[in-house]
Amino acid sequence: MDDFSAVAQLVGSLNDAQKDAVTAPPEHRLVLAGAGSGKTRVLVHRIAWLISVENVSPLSILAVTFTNKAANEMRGRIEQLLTMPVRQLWVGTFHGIAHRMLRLHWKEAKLRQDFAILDADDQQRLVKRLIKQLDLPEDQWPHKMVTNWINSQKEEGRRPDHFDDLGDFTQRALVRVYAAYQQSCESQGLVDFAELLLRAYELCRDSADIQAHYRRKFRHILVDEFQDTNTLQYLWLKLLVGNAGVLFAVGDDDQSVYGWRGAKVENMLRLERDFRGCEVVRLEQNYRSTGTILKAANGLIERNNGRLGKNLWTDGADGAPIQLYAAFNEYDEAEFVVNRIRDYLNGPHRHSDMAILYRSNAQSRVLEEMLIRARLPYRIYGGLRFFERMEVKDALAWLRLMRNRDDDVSFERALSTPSHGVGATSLEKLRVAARESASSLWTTARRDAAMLGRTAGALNKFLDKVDAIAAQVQDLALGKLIDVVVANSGLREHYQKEKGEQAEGRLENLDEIVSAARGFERPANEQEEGIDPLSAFLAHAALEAGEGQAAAGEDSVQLMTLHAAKGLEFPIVFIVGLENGVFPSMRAVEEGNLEEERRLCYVGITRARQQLYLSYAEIRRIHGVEQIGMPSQFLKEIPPECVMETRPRAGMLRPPSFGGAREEARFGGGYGSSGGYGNRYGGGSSPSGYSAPRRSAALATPAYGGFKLGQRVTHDKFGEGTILSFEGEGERAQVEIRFRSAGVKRLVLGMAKLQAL
DNA sequence: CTAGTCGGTGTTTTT
DNA sequence: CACCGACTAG
Repeated sequence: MDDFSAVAQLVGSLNDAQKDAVTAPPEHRLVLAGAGSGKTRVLVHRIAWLISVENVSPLSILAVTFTNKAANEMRGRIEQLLTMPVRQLWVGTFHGIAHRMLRLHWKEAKLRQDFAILDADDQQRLVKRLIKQLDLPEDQWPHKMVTNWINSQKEEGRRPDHFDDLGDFTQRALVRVYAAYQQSCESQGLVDFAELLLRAYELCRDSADIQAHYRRKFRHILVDEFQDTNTLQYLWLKLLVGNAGVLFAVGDDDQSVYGWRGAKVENMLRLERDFRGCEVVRLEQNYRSTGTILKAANGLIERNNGRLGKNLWTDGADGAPIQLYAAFNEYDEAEFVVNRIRDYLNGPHRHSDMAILYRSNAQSRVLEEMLIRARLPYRIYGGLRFFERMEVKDALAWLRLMRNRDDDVSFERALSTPSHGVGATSLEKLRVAARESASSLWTTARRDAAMLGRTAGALNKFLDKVDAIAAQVQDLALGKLIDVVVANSGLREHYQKEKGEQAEGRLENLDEIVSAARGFERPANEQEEGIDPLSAFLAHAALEAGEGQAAAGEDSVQLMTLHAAKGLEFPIVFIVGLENGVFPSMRAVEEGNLEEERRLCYVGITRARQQLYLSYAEIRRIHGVEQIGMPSQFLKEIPPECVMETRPRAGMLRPPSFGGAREEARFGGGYGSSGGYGNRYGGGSSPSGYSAPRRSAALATPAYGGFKLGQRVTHDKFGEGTILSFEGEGERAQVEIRFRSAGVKRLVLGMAKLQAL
């Protein structure tokens, strides 16, 4: 292919701004890419451009992302564009790249060759044990918090010895735990996620040779989702780019929603200062959403301060207005969503065209319940992933022990599952002895088993078992190896004995590890770099924990948190739970962290291609307590002309009108609620300009026979159902109920003989 | 050492 | 409400 057609092909389909970014001369660039503006496209085309037009060798390109998914997608699209595999190209996650460097230079990084990766869960266990060991009261030093603290120190590049002795008591204690933790990791050959990055950074910083090597090698470094980089990642990039490298960063400050775990949006601003000649390219044309949706998103995000500034536009149609539904409670809300989904399924839409987004995972339960009831297939993102499941982690611990007996974390796990007759007391004795002799549990056990008296026999049996399996397994291929370990460790038997519904799944998962291992193709570079298959597989398990929830190819409605939705898009999007205290979350409101929440809302809105639904519930059960919610302040920040309040039962639309007018609309039409809470609405408008759903004294009490909207009831003939609405008054009052099996029925309240559930 | 109960707690999550 | 961890009884 000659240059000319290559150029034409690469650039032909891009808009001007995209073209600018893709064909930029070899200088630093910050691409401010709004949602749906073709960010990945630009990144991929830029790499293809460098290779095919600028004749840059794929060897000199490093492309970094945050998730494996993004990395895989990027590699795939580059290869598609160039119509050839580009194996020499380094594409990966920050952690993946750091890991690769550490494997290559384990000696220089002062690691042992067989170091293993400690996942978040194992890390917490270890920290917890150390807190106990240091005699810190566990209730004052929650291991979760301490672990977070340690990780954030690492993310700022701080080691235990970087702390002056000046700190207060609290800090001194934290540093002590940090130091003990670090030492423990070192002696066990364990590296946690943050450590991967910090080690790789220190490696590049402190070894002149390695630094020179990578600076010479990577002439072009490209970074995706730059707004999510933390301090350490930024420093590492800066170090690698050096004086001669070229940085191409793509990101969107308005989509920075990971500040709470160390991401620094400020890195985008620093970029212009720290990287000389860094120009900014803005991608503002959106190819995803309707004009209305973009207008809503723009209007909302404008309220944030200190933005780099950007305004999304489209030359597509305005599309339908956003629909807002004010639900009575979370069940009513879920029912609304389910009904809309049903409507769409009658049209040209598939289940997977629709996504339900919420702020916190707990909100999924009611939605699931309603989806099940409606027999709609759905899929929840998030939750435990394959390699994080208990039985899978048990097996991994056994595998790790095969390679490294000094891995205490795995030792403890293997010793206790399946149980070997060595209990907490003996284990504790072992720990103490190990600490005193500064050796691993394994070594201590081999040496001092006798001190345990009666338990010594059981312990020795375990130790011999481990050695025997290791010997037996030595020359086996990965799949067979794992199969034998799972069988001979007694794990399979252990889970066979387990009863209950989950047991079957656990056994399946154990088998699944074996097939995962059989299908595990070692990445080409690792074969070259001489990593044994088991190590490669274990690293893979830690770095890429697998899909959350069943992948189940079935066409299904998508449920996920707003965070998990970042980077995705759907024709139809529901954002539920738009109440102050839910979204924005309570914590955010208290701490005044509203800007990040607003960005999260912006992310949610911009996921929608054609239709967006927003909803909130007036009453919601939170932690088992019914709470009265106020509409989210974000709702009033969205330009009102983009939104219609929808009353599905009456099939009419009206503009949203919070406060007084709304009261008319809502409660004048015959809705009401027997409440015990009517009088609590008493006051005037809230400071935000909303008023909670006030109702006049007259309307506050007309109990419809003591029934509430959304309430679950039973009927003699129709069975169980949910109250959807009331109409009329007194004797002739009618009630609309959705019955589980009989569908929606309209009944005269006085005649129906309903029973509350 | 397991099973069962009590009490405390309760965003967002990738690697 | 629902989960998890700690503690107690067998």
